[in-house]
Amino acid sequence: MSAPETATPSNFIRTIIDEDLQSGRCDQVVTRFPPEPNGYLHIGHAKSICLNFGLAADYNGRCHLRFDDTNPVKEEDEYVEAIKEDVSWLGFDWGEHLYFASDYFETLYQYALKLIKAGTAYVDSQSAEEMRRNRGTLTEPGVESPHRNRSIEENLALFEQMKNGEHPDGSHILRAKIDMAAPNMNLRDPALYRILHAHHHRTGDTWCIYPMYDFAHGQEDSIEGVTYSICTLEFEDHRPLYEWFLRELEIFVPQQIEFARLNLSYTVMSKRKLLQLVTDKHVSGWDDPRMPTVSGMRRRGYPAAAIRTFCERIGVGRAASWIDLSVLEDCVREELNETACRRQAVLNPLKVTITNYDQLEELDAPNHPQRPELGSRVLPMSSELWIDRDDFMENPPPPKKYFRLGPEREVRLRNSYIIRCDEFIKDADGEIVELKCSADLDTLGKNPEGRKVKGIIHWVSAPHAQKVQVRVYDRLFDQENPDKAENYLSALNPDSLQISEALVEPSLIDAKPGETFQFERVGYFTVDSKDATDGEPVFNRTVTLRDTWAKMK
RNA sequence: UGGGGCGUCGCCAAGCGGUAAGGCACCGGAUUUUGAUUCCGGCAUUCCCAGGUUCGAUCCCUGGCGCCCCAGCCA
Repeated sequence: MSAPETATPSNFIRTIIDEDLQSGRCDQVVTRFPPEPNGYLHIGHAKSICLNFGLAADYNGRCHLRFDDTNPVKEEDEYVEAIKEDVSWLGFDWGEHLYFASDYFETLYQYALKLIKAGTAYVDSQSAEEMRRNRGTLTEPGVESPHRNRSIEENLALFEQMKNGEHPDGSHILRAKIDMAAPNMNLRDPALYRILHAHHHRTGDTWCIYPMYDFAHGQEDSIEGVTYSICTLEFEDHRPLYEWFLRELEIFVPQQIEFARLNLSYTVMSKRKLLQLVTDKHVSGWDDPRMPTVSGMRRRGYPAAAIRTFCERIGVGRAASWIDLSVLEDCVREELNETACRRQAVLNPLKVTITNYDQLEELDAPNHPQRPELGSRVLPMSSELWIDRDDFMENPPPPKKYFRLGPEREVRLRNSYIIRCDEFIKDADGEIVELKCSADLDTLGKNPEGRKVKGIIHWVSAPHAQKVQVRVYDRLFDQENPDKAENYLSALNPDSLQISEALVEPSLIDAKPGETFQFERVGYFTVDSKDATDGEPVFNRTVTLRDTWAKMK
């Protein structure tokens, strides 16, 4: 009845696929997510993953996970493993379709031979500097290489020698013979193979020539039967080249479709910059909870489902877009509100003594106010409590606007009694150190008659409280677009991490790594998966609760 | 003043010639033992601008303007 309509919003790529399927131009959907294993995946990659795997799932096709490992000097196995873990965690399964560009090295080599024999590729022996100079500029055509018309035999021989390691790095390069005057710079005799005496993470020292992206990517797609090769906008100018190679090689030509990459406010998305944040120790690692990486978000406590919702919500288009961080945070709250159990924790304690109460009680507190099926836990109550300093004001604003504790004011202790502040004690510096309150013992589980108490505050019984470390995270950058700063590092938020101690209700001491709770009235907190030990959880603040009171102030 | 793209609410984004979906944000108000959640309501007479075609244009044409990408032996 209630059609589980995957309210997947339409987008231009779906439109293209629908048309192709209907016209018969294409009869199946095969996509691929092709990361280079030179860093960890970030939220921008998540967008691509959700798009590619999502399309394959919706159209009953398949999506490959293919590592584009054509540059041995930057790639590592550590990244391969991390990427696989992230894709799985996001909820996607590549099944049998795990591939590596390096598996195609021999085939790619044969393809290069084919072009040389056809006279459309040649070995150039200019230096990188000369090549750069002869490429021309955006407005002037390039100059043809003096080696451009070497004979096929000579090219074959030289390329063979390159492959055999007889020439040093940079001494020769295989180029396509297209058009040095092409207005599209990518067509000015692009490089196909460079000499690199480097150890490859998978092929070891088997090769000392490696294909360039342009000569590898399309062929990989073609070999795998990919029907839609979805990539970001900056590859648009490469499409003519992508198709040129496949046509020259007379192999299947997949359709390349470009979409706008994700930009998120208050963060950077370039792998180079993320790597620098890690190597320069501005963060603790790729999985630092402040990082926009999939592993960082996981450690921070963002649920995979929230990230998927986010990727769906932001849509897919071709216009450069800048998504506000609040969209992501809203997705996280939406998911966590539904799933996280409620607990009480005090981050900034102020002592409260209840003068007319001298017992120890075990109160029952529900785990989730809207979901009774989630059960309840025991919440110990005594006459000595900790409450949050923010919940008391010596000189509160007019009663209409403020309903927390203050002199002579009443407030509900969440899941417990209503108390009234009779006096407050200050130390020598004038700082408030303790409140003396009296409880209305007839208000447990019911409201008093004749008056209504609007304020509700959270608390923890002092003798039962457990001390835990809390890491309060804020945005890593305090400028909306760090890339606009002179140097993005100068936009780093000096207060992005504040470590403090919190006093929490006893049930929290057994929290397991990765478990998320809502500390009522404060925010969602997730047990760190690296630094927590048994009986000593460390809580990462995942995201705050919406706070309309903060806005009023 | 080479080529390739893009321009619909503060931020995303549907719409594909028939008279502007939705989300986030924001602003009201209701319910509430989380100032949370939930719930109601508000939020583009207008689609970068100017002409044109048409009974009718955000959607078609022409001309402007603005923004993004490309000169790695990176991907």
